[in-house]
Amino acid sequence: MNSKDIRIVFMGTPEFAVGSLKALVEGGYNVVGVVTMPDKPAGRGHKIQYSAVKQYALEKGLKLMQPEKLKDEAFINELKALNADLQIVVAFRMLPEIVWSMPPMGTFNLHGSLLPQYRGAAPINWAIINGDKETGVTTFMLKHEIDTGNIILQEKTPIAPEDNIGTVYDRLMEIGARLVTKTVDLIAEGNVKTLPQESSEELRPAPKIFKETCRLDFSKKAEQLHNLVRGLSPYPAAWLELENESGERRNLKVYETEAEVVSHQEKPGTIISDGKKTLKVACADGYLKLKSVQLSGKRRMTVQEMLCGMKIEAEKIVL
RNA sequence: CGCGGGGUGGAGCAGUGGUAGCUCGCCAGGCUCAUAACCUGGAGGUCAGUGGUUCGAUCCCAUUCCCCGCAA
Repeated sequence: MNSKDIRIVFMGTPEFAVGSLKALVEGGYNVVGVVTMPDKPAGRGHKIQYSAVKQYALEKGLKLMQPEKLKDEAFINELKALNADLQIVVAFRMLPEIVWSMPPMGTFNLHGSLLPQYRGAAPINWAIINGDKETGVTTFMLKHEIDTGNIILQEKTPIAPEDNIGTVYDRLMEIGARLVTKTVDLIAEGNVKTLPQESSEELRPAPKIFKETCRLDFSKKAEQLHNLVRGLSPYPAAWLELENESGERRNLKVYETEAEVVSHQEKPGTIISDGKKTLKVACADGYLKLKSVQLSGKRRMTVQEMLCGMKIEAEKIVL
């Protein structure tokens, strides 16, 4: 079967999924339907926001579905009516079996990690947070347990010391898009060899990231803190809480840092600053030097800029 | 109509009902073996837009635009 004849239904929500959808559309594949999250009020002022995938689908005039519940009968019927041969899921949500088992060629998922490592919602972030030197993308067939299906294709990419979630995310989106079309081609040929997920290493999970996950804990080591910052920058960003002499507290998001490993006698969380150009915070085995930050209510700026308008000696970090 | 903070010389901030100041940067000069050092002098602002209150508003009120935090 020619891969361009396969009737494909695509499911996804954020920017990451758009990369793959775009590759399919521009590659001339037959995308007969797109499923994405319902519109919801989001952001400041609670304006209705369209998902990145919806915006792209509208641009291209693709058939769009936004079910509230994936088990909803009307949605299932609508999906069936599309008569898809294959379903592709990228950064969407857990699918009920009735959905992923529907098309004759099955349903495959693009995941932002080298499975079986980093199963879960935030694989890219966790690879960086844990200080990994490489990560990648994987396509696999869906089955009951989430992110455990047999692997179709996998591609690696190194994580450079200067990488952060923004840069790696973009790279994986590109690589992932290529992998998706390649996977479709393979499936079209009809002789896909899949490999069960196996690893001798200890499996690291990639749970959803909550605000507390992003808080800088200065009892940790400099390198760990630095990796946390990288793994969360630019979004959702690591943060700490400042308190001034009046007892007012403000959050400070931290985007760029440097780890400085050196023995010292300072208490973790102590601010070391010349008041003009540099600001570092004592941690377990050295200092975390802050370079790019954002004070709540202000825009993102360099530490030097922030120090120009702030009496840093009157501030302390809430631990 | 979810809650809240903010828009002041190039940058970050302070401030007052009688037209503004700090830190940094910039320009010129000086000092120094030397410095992200120091000293002296200087340029640079219609204090976001609009309307109103007032003898007078950057500061009070209303409204618009923009930025940011929380919450989703």
